[in-house]
Amino acid sequence: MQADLVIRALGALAQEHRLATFRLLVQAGTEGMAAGVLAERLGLPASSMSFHLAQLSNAGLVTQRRQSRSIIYAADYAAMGALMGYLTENCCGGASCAPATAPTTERPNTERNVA
Amino acid sequence: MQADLVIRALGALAQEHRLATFRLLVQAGTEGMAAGVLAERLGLPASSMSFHLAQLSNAGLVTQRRQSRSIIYAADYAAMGALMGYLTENCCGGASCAPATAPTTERPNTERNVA
DNA sequence: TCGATATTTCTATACTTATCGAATCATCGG
DNA sequence: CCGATGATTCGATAAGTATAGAAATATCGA
Repeated sequence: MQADLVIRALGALAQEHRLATFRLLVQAGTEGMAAGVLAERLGLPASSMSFHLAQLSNAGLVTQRRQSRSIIYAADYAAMGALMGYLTENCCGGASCAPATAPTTERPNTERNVA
Repeated sequence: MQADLVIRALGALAQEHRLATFRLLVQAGTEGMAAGVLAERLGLPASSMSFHLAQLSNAGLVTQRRQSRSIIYAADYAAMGALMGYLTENCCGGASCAPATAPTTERPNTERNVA
């Protein structure tokens, strides 16, 4: 992952609503969530939600697919993994940076996410 | 690490010069580097460098200490580790996000970093 | 085809960030 | 104490980001 993409990814996550959006998508798993559902969960107007989703998409952190009228967004785990890899290799001195905590979050994957 | 700090940390790293700065500091190790040396390495005017260092400091990613006329900045590995921990727990689904690559960078720690 | 639904694009506005010269502050050597 | 050095703060300006209503686009059900 090259520096430019890393910067866009970091910038995409460096915003309250977008970080919350991405966390929801990570929880939602590969099924993803529709833009409208995300907007409702976050209490954002549709146009604002769309703006933020575009930023995440531009940074390569989410994928999108149309399903009927909805557009379903899903977290791109590979991209996030690449970002983590970059940070681990370039921004973490020796081993001191590898977090001791193992990932505990699980992702449901079964939810009505299309309106 | 709470969301607000995470956002500030991500925002601090989401900028070309600051990411480069932080990488240099990580390489420099606990000895750190003086603001002037960083500015020279990055080809930035002193005031710009100071601005970026303030951002990194505000995000808690670097520490500073005065040594004679110089101010020495150093990467705060614990803060970076906490950031990685947050991302791992909140932004990485199952295990798919843990990067396979082990950190290979070593940090010299022995350099003339005070002018 | 028409109306309803889901989402994006457009437009305007407010806010935040980046840049960098000039002025200011702190420290040192003599 | 003074000049020189290293760094920050100030101030102005340019550029980018966030917000959200209104208009436009796409899809569906009847």
